[in-house]
Amino acid sequence: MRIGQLAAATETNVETIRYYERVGLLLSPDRTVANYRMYGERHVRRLSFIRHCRHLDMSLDEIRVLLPFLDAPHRACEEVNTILDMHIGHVSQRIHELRQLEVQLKSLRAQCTEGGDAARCGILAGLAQCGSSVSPRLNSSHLTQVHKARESSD
Amino acid sequence: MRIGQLAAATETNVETIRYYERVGLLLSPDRTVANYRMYGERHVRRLSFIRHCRHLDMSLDEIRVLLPFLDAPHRACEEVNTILDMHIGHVSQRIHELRQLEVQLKSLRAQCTEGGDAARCGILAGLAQCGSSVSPRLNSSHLTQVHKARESSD
DNA sequence: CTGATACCCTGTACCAGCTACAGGGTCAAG
DNA sequence: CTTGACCCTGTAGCTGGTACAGGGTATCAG
Repeated sequence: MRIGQLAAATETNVETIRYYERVGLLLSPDRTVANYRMYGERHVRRLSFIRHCRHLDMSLDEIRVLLPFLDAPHRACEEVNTILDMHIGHVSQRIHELRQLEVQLKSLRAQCTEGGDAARCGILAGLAQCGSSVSPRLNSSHLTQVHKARESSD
Repeated sequence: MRIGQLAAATETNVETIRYYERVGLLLSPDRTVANYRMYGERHVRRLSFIRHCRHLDMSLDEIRVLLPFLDAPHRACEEVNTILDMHIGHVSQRIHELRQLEVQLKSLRAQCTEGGDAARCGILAGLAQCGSSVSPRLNSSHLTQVHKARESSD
């Protein structure tokens, strides 16, 4: 199958597939005489695996470590467990951080006495303070971003 | 004060300050004859505000909207509330997404019968499946990233 | 006055994980 | 023969910075 069909089969952007090849997640497939990439079932399986991991918010580096097990599954799965455990740890930590953040934001929001002007609004005052109740950001994980690069939403 | 002193006063990287100037968050300060940037108390206040917002994981775009209120606080603070409410919504949504993710990852992890080889490991099988229990990712927000660009943790 | 050192300047490239576009080639149908 | 859908490579863009290279400047010691 050609790249467009692989893209359709795995619900992946064509550009993303080429990107995965470039960064070494997908092996370079054979080419037709016209230099078109030709994929087989193995590629579908591999790309599905990658996409599934990405849906679980694993990093490409984490996936890169998991991929060899897909091809040679006779190795002990301890490393798979380790990666998964670490990833679960990252997710849990990020949830914890965001919960604290949520508390702070809500207390800030509560400082506004609706309808006044901003001079009397406690929110700006709260935000202008320097070292108030801000959490120390102990990022041992990579799960830190709150804002997204942008999902093309229309 | 010079840029290094401003950096020390606000616990901000010097390069970050210049970056904020470049993207229009900090106004260009006066320069000395040697072309050094010279900052005053207003800059300290403004940068502290920005850093505080960033610690609350607001995006630079959100902060950009808030900043005019700092200079001209006589405008109604409704817009401030709106931005804060939206940001709280983003954070809450991201927490919800990550909780679901956590559940999925843990159920995946439970599929491993410790100590076998990867062929019998349910994790890889689970990950290789295509459209299993993956959440639809209804990203109306920008709080989607799980992994961080990298915090230099030496 | 000279040299060392700490600071400052601009400009550019880099990180993740893609996306998008320019500028071209290929293939099948009408 | 032309149209349109697909494919190719290469490069630039997004966020929020960080990290250089390659230069200038300020200040102190000797």
